[in-house]
Amino acid sequence: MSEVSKSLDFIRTIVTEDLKNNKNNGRVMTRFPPEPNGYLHLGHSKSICLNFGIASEFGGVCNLRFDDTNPCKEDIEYVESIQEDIKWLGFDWEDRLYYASDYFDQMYQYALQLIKDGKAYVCNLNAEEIRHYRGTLTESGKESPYRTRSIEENLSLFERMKRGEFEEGTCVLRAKIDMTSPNINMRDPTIYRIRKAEHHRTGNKWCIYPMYDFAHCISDATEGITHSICTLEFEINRPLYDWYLDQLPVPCHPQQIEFAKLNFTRTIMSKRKLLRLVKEGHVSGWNDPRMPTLAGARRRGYTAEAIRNLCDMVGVAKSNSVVDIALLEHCIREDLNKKALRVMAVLKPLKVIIDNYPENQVEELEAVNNPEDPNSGTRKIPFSRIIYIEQDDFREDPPKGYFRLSPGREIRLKHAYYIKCNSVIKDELTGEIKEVHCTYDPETKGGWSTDGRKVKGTSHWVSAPHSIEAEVRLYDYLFLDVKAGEEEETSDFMERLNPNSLEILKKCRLEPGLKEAKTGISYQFLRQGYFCVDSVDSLPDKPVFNRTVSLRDTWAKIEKSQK
RNA sequence: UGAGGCGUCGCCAAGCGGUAAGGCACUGGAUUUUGGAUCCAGCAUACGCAGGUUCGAAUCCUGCCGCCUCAGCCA
Repeated sequence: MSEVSKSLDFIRTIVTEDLKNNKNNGRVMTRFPPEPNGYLHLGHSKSICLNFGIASEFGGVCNLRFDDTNPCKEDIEYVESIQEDIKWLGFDWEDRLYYASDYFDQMYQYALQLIKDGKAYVCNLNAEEIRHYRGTLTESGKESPYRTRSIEENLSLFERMKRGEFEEGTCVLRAKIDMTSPNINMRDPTIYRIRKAEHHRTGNKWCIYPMYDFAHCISDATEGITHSICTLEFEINRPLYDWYLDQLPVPCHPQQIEFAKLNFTRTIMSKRKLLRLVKEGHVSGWNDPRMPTLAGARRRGYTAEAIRNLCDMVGVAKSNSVVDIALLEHCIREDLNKKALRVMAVLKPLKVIIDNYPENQVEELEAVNNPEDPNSGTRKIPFSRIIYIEQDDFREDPPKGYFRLSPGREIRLKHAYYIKCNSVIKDELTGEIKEVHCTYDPETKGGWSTDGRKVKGTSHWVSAPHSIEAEVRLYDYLFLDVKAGEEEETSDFMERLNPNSLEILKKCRLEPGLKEAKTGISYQFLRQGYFCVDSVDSLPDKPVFNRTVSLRDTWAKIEKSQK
């Protein structure tokens, strides 16, 4: 944080206040409670940064707790990926790794307590009947005929539920609250349901599983959480959170605080929808670089620091918000600009022959590794008579404002020489430009001229015989832009899938040093963008690079506006 | 026609009765061996709307309007 005093968000204001009043004896404990039913995504990073961030800022700790109360949806694959992602983001739960299932025995005891106190009952209405009895948003519900069972009968029935004597769906344990409550969550919510499924941690020990509202508040209280931070949609559940804790002899009563989750334009964050993209094969997996998952972001080359900074910049509030994806990209560029090694790579090669350069001569030219980082040093790159430049860097018939290479014009080759185009050789049949012939000025070695001559354009290049071949994958948004006024809900989100979200370039030519490129390191392909070695598909003799994000491209913008 | 939230620039978001921070985006210009980066400038007489209180209101009061969440034996 800078010296400019940043005002506290509303949650940090609450924590500050609580500390001042010595609430919780000055203790701060938060938790990040993912359900292991999918991979973590950018949206979760806001919650992770918030919970771990607040804990560390206020001298507290943050627990990691898997909310694993539904054995039908959860999987060990997810508990592993979630831990990996949180560590990668830069946070540490130390030895405080918990599972809601750790507390199943305790929860069962609390359920018994509610029954004994006449505050819970076993209900034999089926799901449809329960829905019917619950009433609607505007009509109050009516009481279940099983609501008045005796404590003894409830105890016995609940015991038999636990022993597996009843089939799934035949009965549930319900809290006895108020069927006329204007808050539907308070109309005798379900506490336990029967699920004869194997749980990834408790195996077959249980065939009854607690519902979220019951399990979550008890887990929080058991761990001694002080501030239970969750997203806006749980606001309506807060009275129930408080009700359970008020009825039970729990060690403490955490405060639930809700904030608006993070959404981005042109992406989806719903785990259900992301799962569908994976299952239907629209992406290569949860870690496809186009996915908003942390695994995908990491593979694409996004850095943890950039994501943390983004979370800091978007702030924390209660209004539903959709952040412009451009802000994410800004944060990535801002971070990578400081860190990335500059290299030259020609993505769509165009052969250039420098006619006056000696045939077998090769020069080793010096190039700076990162002008933003004086400690990054320099490297040598080979230069020879035949080079490749970007197809985009040559126009036979240049438009207004174009200051790259074209017949009769001179440009600078970065770190090398000025070259001037003399002629173009085209395919007689297709008219496609096959090669461009130039002459170089030996007096401009390094890219400087002593006569005050100026060139407007500077191109990147590679020496044709020295360069290595690589595959480069360019990514675009997974979803098309939502047009103004377009009803998002009326159409299936799959209809908005961008058919061109992946462009694969197979014959790219890179400067030879990139043979040594390693995963986990970001490179700036000069004038193009930030790239990294693909951690899954890249092979030593067949390198694959991912474009993390392009550089800002003012010329592309100008050109587009001219059309 | 229920309850709970939220409405400040295109997008986030400060502000908490004393006369609208900041970031992104956008637009100019400087600079530049990346049309990158950097720098400088511009960008809400205005805070959903309408009344009211006050010397003074985005901030307080009243009434409207709009959007979001809730009717899983999901979380």
